Amino acid sequence: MPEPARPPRRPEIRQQNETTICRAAEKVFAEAGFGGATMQLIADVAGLPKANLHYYFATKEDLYRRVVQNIFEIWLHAAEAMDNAPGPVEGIGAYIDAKMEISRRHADGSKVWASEVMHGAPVIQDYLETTLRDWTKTRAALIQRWIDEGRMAAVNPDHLLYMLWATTQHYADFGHQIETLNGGPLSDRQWQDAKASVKTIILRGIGAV
Amino acid sequence: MPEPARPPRRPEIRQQNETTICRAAEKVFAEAGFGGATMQLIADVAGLPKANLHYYFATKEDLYRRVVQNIFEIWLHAAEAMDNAPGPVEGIGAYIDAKMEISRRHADGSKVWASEVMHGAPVIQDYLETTLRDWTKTRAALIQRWIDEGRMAAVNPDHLLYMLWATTQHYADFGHQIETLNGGPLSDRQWQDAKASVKTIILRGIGAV
DNA sequence: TCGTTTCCTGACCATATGGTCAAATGAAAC
DNA sequence: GTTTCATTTGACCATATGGTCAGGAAACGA
Repeated sequence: MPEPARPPRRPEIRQQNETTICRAAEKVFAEAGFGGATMQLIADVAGLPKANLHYYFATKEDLYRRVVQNIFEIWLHAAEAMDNAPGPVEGIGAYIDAKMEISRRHADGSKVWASEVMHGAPVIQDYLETTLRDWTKTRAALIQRWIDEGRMAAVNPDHLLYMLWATTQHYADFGHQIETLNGGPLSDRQWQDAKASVKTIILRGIGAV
Repeated sequence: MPEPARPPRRPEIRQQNETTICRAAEKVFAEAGFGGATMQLIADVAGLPKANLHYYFATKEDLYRRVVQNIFEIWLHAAEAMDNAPGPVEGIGAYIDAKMEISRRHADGSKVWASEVMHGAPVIQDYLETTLRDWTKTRAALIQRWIDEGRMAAVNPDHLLYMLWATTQHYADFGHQIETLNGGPLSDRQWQDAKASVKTIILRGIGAV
């Protein structure tokens, strides 16, 4: 019989330390990749002894899995911007805004996600096959409805979704390249410009404006 | 005084072994990242003893650098599709075709490049600042000329270039995600569909058709 | 105060990894 | 045939790394 799973007696400490560790891990994983990241470095960034990390996360992979799940949650959450929109201009426009904001605010998480997928999704393959698959089907259907209603041109919904992901995440995943070409981090104004450019081209590209 | 640098006595062997090693390395680096890749695994994939790798490439980083440079060459080469085009429809259309083809034929190399940039371009920062920067400036100017000539809408050339890179490379870097959602590798027809979708949306998006 | 549970951490270990080296092999040059 | 130099490779090494553990500190409930 499994344990009754009593609630822990000091939840705040656990909560806070896990957050600290995850934040440090996200940064290190983003900079070095899973293989290049070391528990020692994560510990240093978190300002904790290495053994303390292993108290909260049994293995490096456990910690990594948590970080990936965290960003995945944020990622899915952005979809709400798209639902309940009257049409593609509002829906896709809001989705682009939301995903650009994620690229700006959670660049590290985005990189970790990208890295995970690029290496064949060793730890979140099941998420791809279940949650993400459902998510994609639902939104592709939504786009198809807009097409059927004559609110946008007849484009392949799947490829449109890939394009939305690619374009917005590029600003996080390839942020270093963009910053190098730009001669420094994008200013507020340049971020606005980026958002506007992406929205303009895509919305016009799908014949929604 | 430096050595007269006599030509090597057995160039074919060197050539061939370096190619074999690079091909294996590209695959392993793409799958595991720089930190996760091991010289032993690369050696196994190449079918050579590990010590032999170190005979041709002093360090893991040297080998990695070569792989990154290789894909960068291919990458730059694709730009020729864009130059000497009469207008944006032909130029950008051909560029998209070329980059989509690279995503399909050199998916591993593309992933290595993406990984390198994502981790802050530790070994090719100078390339970004020189070659790529010049490349980008030239093409942005080309796009600006097309805009000035009234052949396309007034979009920000830099962000358009980012969009082209992002959208096309996505099919390589996130190929695993796409395959999972697609229920298997893209067929020839689906690749055509992808190309057509990207071209249609972007060319219409920039008001070139 | 006392017992219990959670939390903390320095010291330690087994293993994997990048890299070295010396001796052997083989091919071209003379 | 001999010399010379590129190539090959098994054995080896120093180090870094993920993970363990035992013992102690701190907090909580009674």
